[in-house]
Amino acid sequence: MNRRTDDKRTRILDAAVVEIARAGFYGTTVSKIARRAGVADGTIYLYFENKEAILVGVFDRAMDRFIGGGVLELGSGGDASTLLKEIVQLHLELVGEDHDMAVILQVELRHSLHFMNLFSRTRLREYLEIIAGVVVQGQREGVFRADLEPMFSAKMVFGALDQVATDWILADDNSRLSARAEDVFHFLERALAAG
Amino acid sequence: MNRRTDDKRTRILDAAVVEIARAGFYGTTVSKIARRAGVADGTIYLYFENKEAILVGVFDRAMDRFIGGGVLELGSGGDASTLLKEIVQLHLELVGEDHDMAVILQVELRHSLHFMNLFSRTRLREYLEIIAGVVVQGQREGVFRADLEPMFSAKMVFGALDQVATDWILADDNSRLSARAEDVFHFLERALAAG
DNA sequence: TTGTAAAATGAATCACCATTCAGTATTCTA
DNA sequence: TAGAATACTGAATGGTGATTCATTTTACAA
Repeated sequence: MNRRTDDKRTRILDAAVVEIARAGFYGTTVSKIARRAGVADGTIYLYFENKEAILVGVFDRAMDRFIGGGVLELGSGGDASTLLKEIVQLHLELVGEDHDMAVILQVELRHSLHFMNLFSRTRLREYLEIIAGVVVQGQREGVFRADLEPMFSAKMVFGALDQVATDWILADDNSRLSARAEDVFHFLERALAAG
Repeated sequence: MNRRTDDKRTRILDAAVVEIARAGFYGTTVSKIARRAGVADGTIYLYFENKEAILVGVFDRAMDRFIGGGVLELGSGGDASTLLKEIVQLHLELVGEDHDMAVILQVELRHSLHFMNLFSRTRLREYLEIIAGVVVQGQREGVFRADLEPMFSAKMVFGALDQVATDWILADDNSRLSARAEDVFHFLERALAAG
């Protein structure tokens, strides 16, 4: 795969994000994606096996950025509470960065059990494990309650972030999603804190 | 609308729940719903304007049960903490009662911005306001922190419940969703509690 | 420059399925 | 019980859009 084809694949994915965010996966035709990407309909099939594979491609690329960024950031090695704050901040920044992408993450990826399973068994699990790791660290440090199951706590954290992100999309005002990070963090910290 | 037609409408909705839970909204044909309901394809259109209206019907019926049950229960007038516990318990019991219906609530209703908007502007808002009311009550009673925005808190509560419900569906073991109520309540209570 | 391979094109195919409606069956009324 | 009104039926219609592939264009090596 040389530079030219890479570029074309990227353009198709970019076009798909815009179209799917606007009309939904089923409301989007392969033709429309092709037109926006500036390629012929048939060209799509040189890069993706079928329409669904485009959505998978969009999703994988997003999660790579997401988890890549997250893990890197967390390498900094602060205390658990600070790490939690960073996760919350980073999550809301990344999702809030691109409204179209946010629509896809919060809405379109959830349109079938099939896709949800794909999501939850692979990349979401990875992400939850990173959060659970922070909870474990906090419990060792004595700043987080020891009586909470780390994976359960991680899911509660994700649930809060997910809810706030979905709410932001539906509100559709011009607020910044990351502006809500402070509130979410305080809520979660209180729930997790020892003592 | 007499008894006979009411019954038929119910059968169509019941059939739709099963089919849509299995194959998703777009993977389900009107014919399949008709066959399971034991009616002709055309009969569907005597009761519903189009395919999407069936999904709206499924959704409305579910939310009626949901909110009906919830508001009734909460009339009991306990303290805010008890009410919160009841909401958590009731939510997870109702969602966990029927796996097919749960799939529709947690997955199928979220497959388009259009639907999400419909949901969030109407029935979800109603539900969030009930929860927010409990938070306000708790703040007046002095058992919940006064520095949390009630509507924000309500969304956090819903986010936790929603996450646990989705997780339960995807896990697909034979556990009971309501078995998780205790953990969720403790997490949320800790986050909301004063002091 | 020429021949070959790789990439791209887009019109045609074809399966699919929501919706309709002319005909049939059932229920109601007097 | 006859006739009208209402409910139901399911085969036919028509639009749609994912996918294919014969043809054309572009890239590259000799």
